[in-house]
Amino acid sequence: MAGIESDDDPNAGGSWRPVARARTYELVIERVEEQIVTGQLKVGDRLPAERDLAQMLGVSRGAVREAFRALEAQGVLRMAVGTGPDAGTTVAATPSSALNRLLRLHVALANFPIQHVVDARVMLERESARHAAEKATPADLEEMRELLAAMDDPDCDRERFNELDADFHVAIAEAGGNRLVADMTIAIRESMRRPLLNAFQELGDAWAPIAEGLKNDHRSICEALEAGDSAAAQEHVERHIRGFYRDGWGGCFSTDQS
Amino acid sequence: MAGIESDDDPNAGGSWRPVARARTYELVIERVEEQIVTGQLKVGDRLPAERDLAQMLGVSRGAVREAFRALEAQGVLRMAVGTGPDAGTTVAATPSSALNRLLRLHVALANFPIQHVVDARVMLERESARHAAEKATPADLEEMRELLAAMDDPDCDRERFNELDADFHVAIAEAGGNRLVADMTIAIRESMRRPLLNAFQELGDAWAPIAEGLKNDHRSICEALEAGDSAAAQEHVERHIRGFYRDGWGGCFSTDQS
DNA sequence: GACCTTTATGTGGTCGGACCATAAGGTGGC
DNA sequence: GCCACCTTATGGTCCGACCACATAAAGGTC
Repeated sequence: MAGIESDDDPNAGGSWRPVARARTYELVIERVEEQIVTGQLKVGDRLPAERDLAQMLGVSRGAVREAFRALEAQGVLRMAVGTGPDAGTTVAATPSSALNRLLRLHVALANFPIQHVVDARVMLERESARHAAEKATPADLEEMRELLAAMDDPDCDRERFNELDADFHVAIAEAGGNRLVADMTIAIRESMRRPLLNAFQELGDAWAPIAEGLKNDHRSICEALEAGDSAAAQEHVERHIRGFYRDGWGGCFSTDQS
Repeated sequence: MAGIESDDDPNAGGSWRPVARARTYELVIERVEEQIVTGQLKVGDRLPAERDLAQMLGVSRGAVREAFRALEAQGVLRMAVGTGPDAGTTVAATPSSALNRLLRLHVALANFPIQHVVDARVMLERESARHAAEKATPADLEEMRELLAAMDDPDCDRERFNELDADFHVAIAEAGGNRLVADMTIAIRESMRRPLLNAFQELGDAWAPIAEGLKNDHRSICEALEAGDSAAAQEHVERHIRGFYRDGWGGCFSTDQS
């Protein structure tokens, strides 16, 4: 710390920001974002062709492509070949997949202690359950019941169980009606898909009773949602999530994080 | 709807997946993510040079660059020129800025109804306040008090107020200690920075009393945190956020969403 | 020998060009 | 009228070249 000024820096004392050299592709991104936030570009609108935009902005086509790639990876743009009305580069709106990828990678990078992830998940799913108890439609509840039934299938192995479990929680989140909360819930649950499956596999013979416990939790949650009992739904969700991390998780996550 | 099978489609009845042509840069991304999630690449590790990796994977340098760009834009990679230990392309860990950009754009694209964003913000900041009330350090509280004092400065215009307000909420989130929740809080608050500033500006003469109200809210929150009163802190935070959207927001967000 | 200057090397940053694959629309022959 | 073919416009990919930058190594100066 503070070692920056220890040598004979002619700028000693004046802490100048390193100016952050702007790469051209970032400038291109700025122009595109500018058009979007000012409303000149709306969802579905088409951008100029790469070659044309490159000439318009006075940069190379490669710079435009890199900018487009970055925005496409964030779900802002959608690129397609051809000459039809759906071809070319258009403004898309798929935040879910982008959020998903983003959170999944960062959780994988172990930037977040597992306890923080669990706390965040509890927070999100409590909120979803609260809303779901108030506004879940019969169709939502029916979907949940089908997922529960599928989990009861004797042919349901651990991998399939993991998928169905994820789907069940996603169904609750989507029944809650808040798109943003649901997306965050999905992203976090998806980010734990692989670690959870590993944990399931390592349980060995202890799997059967654990699975029964999880399914009972699910039934309790489902019943609370059907009854519109928001408080009970929230409590069951929290106990469900925390319970597994306490009982079944064991040392599967031996990361020494807090 | 259902008109897909109305014409004489030879594949009628067989719903084939559209195959989803994989772009080369996506394959490169997969390889990189693979290395990350399997732990072969950790934060700070260095990737091969673009030219080398291109040859290793049998693709062009451009494809590698596009993949790197996408990952850089998501905060997964960090690219720097030179030959030193900090140069080259390394695995970074800056989810905040990436989440930030992502949510800001998508809120701008109006993909999320404003009510959903507010609900999500309330949820996140209640959680942060709950933890902050329990574990905020004297340094955390001191920082908040300084921000409050800066907001009381008569020279503090609306833009500066907006910044300080954002910083105050970020300070609470970080005092809560949950990195993931804090990052999501920051991202959402930042995503509303510009719209909020617009709202402030459009208030006209009504600004002064509104600002006073907001500052009173802040003081109440701060006092609850100092007292370690988690329940009160949560309530004040929720009233603070919802209050402004109800009273001060007015028709600034005339999007007809919900 | 210690210190500064110069050069070499390796990195990402940028550019231009070329060609391919795809998907529509137009054109002609039958 | 209908089908095959060509034209056109787009993104997808690759190659090669050069630039800007930052460190590391070599050399020269005192």
